[in-house]
Amino acid sequence: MERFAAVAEQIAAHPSKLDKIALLAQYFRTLDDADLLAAARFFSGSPFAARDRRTLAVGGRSIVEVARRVWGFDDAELSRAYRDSGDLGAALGALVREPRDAMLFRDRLTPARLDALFGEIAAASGKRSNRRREAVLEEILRAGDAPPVATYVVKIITGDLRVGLREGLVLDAIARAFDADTVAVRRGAMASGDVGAVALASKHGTLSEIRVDYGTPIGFMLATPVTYGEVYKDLGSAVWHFEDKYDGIRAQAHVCGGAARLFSRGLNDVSASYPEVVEALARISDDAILDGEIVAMRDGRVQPFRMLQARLQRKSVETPILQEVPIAYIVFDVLAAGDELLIDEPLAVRRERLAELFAPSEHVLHAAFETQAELAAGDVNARFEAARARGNEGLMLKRADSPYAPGRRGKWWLKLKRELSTLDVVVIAVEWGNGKRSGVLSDYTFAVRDADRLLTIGKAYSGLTDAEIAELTQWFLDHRLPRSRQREKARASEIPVEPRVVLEVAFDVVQESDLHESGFSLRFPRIVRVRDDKPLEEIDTLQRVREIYREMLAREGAGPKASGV
DNA sequence: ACAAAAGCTTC
DNA sequence: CTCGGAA
DNA sequence: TTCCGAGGAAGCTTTTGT
Repeated sequence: MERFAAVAEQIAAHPSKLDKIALLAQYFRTLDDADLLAAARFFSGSPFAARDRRTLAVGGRSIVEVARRVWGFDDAELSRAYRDSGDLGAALGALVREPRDAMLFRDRLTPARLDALFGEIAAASGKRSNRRREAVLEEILRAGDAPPVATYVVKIITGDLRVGLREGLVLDAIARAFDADTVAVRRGAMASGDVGAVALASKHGTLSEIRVDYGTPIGFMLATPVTYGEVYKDLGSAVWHFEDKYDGIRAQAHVCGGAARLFSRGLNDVSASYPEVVEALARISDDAILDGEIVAMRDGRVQPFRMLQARLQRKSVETPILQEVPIAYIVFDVLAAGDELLIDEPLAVRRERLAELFAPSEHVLHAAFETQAELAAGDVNARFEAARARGNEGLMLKRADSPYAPGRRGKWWLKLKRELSTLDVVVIAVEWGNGKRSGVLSDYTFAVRDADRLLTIGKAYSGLTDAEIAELTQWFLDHRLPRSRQREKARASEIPVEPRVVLEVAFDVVQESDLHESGFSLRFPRIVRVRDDKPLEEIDTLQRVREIYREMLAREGAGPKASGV
């Protein structure tokens, strides 16, 4: 792992993507098969292949505990190091001294060896499994005792290398290293769900054309977000498909030989959480790979996403949940039928194939769609409003000639959304950021007003530019409040500040929640702008939040049934 | 036996 | 999921 | 245009602590 760490440092030091790819390609060329397999996975920011259900179940807590045991840091030392870098791996690396003794009998820690040890950690379960996991982790940290190695081992465990390179560039580096076709490498990665396997196949020239492989999920095609009301460019030049944007869980179905599996966007097999859908899919007579959205649906109406939370991650579904959270799988694409791969066919053709494939039933439906050429902005907006009136999140626009580009987010597919509303709130506490935001106060807890009290309702991080964050950091440092002013539910790292900075915060949904004092929380909060012009007295009130919440409930309950599905 | 804590995964 | 920044 | 990095809220599962 010494060389892995050294290469990672170099990659981090070179901002140019091309340089990063070149450095990584060169490193890949020097590795034997076992190390290549592991290193390619590690560089894409994960200890295991994407389609590997194993997890380490080791987080910051355990790492700190073990690191303390191995190197004996005290808390103050550690938190200072963490403050400097905002990265646990970097913080530990900074504290580790070069080993004094040669450690002659130490096992050399190679990527392949680390991979094997990760396997041991993942395999631990049952009583005292934490102890077992920590023991293996200790072995790893003792073996990788040199500062940069400790840093990168921990970064791999926490799932974030933060060297400005991830799976996308790793695939480019693989292509470069072994003189393989970039498109073939990308497709290989989609087909196998394992960057390591693709690296090996590229090296040995066994990278095969993607083919229909039931049971192995294909990467999902993604859509580019577009904000409602914007100037819509380039719409006139093509024929477009419109579909409602359903607020549920994206899922890929593999129907084969009278059985079916469902895979999530993260390529996990989630069949166990949606048994009635799997059962219905299994009754489809032809083999096929389908793409669609699992939604909570009652009486033909799509229910809000929060209903699905009870299904998410659930390993077994008993009768009460089946009834409390009725679901349906709304299918909008077909990637393969029988032995025929359809991803290069235009959407219009895939849609025809889909229509012939099965008749809709209670739990498996066809997504309704309409087609139009020579669009004007007014058409788009009208269709968006209609989708909203049907109780759906927004509108999907897909070019009729679009192929299914696995794992890509391009201009073929657009998703049109609009935030529910915005609130003017005041920042009452801040926190230091992590990673590249480690030097700034980038994390803002904000509140609404209720009479003379300020009640927290959420936290926001994104939406401000680096310059704005830097400016606010200085202001917050100058207007800190004593620790005694910390709110009751505050995390230890929260720094209370004078409630003077007013933000306009946009969000998608307000929901009831115990997390914050207001009794509400926001979905996808983001900062629209700093309201220098607004005094504290004019921020939004809890009353206003309640109104928005009531309006939202009314919208959910009313409206016509979801049409066409 | 129950609650809390940590980790994971979805949006 | 969101956003801004960089190449 | 594409990719990366940083961070939010919720609920499930497993393990540990009381």
